[in-house]
Amino acid sequence: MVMNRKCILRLSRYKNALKRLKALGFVKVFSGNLADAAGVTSSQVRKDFSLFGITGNRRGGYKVDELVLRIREILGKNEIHKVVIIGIGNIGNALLRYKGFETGGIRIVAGFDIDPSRYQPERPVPILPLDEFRSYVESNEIKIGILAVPDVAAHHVSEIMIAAGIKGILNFAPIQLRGADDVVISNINLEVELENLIYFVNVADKSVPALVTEDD
Amino acid sequence: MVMNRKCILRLSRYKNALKRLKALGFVKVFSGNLADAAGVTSSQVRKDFSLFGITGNRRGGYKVDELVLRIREILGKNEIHKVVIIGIGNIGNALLRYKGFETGGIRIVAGFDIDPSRYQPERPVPILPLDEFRSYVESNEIKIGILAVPDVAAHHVSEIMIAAGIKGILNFAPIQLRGADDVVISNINLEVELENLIYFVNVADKSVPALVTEDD
DNA sequence: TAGATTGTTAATCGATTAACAATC
DNA sequence: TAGATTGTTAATCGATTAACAATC
Repeated sequence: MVMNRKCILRLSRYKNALKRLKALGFVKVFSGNLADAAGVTSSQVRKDFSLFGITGNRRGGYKVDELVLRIREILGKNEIHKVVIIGIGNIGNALLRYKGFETGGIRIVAGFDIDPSRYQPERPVPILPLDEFRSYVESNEIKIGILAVPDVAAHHVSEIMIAAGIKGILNFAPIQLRGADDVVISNINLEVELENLIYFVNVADKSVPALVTEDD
Repeated sequence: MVMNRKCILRLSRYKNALKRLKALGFVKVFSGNLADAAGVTSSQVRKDFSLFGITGNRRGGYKVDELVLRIREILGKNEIHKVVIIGIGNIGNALLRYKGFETGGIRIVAGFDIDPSRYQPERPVPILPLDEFRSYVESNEIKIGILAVPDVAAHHVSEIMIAAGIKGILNFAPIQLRGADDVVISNINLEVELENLIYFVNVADKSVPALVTEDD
């Protein structure tokens, strides 16, 4: 019963790999096929599946459609999860307009800001005053929020979010947020990501044998 | 000599923690102080440091200023690394205008797109035709690029980047890029991050004892 | 010196991989 | 059935933590 972040990340990857395999005409797959497509080992695939109680057919592998459905179910992609954004600056605005989500699962429903010049209450995805955040979140039962305010405001705003009942925060502010025990926080830090790239590019540059390609 | 992505990630975190400690008036720190500030164990701190040949003073700990300088040096933050962006849509444009970088290390110097309506060659950070990408990258010796084009174009554009000599790619397209052996690729997938949050929020919701707060 | 902290080695922990019996 | 693949247990690998001798 050990399913950590990495494990769920792989589940997302399997789902995407299966989509590609299906497009290629696969109706059923063996753990080896999926492993190749997702860039892991077949043991890993079977281990992950057994962790989630996903079973296949000995000798017959897994039916693609069933598998996709089961994974989507585990990831909660068969319901709709409403997501709000706080901080409609460059990044927040870009995310508000982002069209890249695969069908199902995620819908960005509103943005919030303290700057009145940014309010746009009439848009299909409205931009509302931060003051209205709590009542909106409560009456719409929002559980997930994206935090995209400047770093100085980040900690304060995260407290507002948690107080309003938000249980999952995707944080774009360059600040290490630490939340309450029942709140999940993922941090995306652009600068840290670039620092990483720079480091490994430099290493590869200096000492020749350094082929790195990573994720998570 | 095992320094992986996680290790470098922690180095960035130490640097940020040290900045906070310095603001609090610390002149020197013990591994325990830094560990607390960065949310790791003191063993981890000392192990990481020994990996990079960072030494302190037995009994006296580490001098904050020296330590910051040394870490910045390892992360390459004492030189300037020029970064380009390909794909000036919502996300690309936001990143082009992003002001959140700490001083030093990273400078976004140009954007590229195929859409002529987006060209802005006269701006301080110009937006140029994709056709000019290769010559720009070669003559300016750019090594790092951010990829922010729609998914259908991502693979093709990544090949253009690599052909031009880019060695590190920060990929925002929801596609698992796999590069050449001497090219480092980091993928940031907004949907996958949200899927993760949704999963753990749901788990926490159903079975009470699930306090998760993660990064990397 | 006595005491506290580093630097490093050994122990532990967890995650990945390999192996193989069960079985379709 | 014979052969191939799953599901799961055992072995391996790597990363984190604990412990402790060196030493300031």
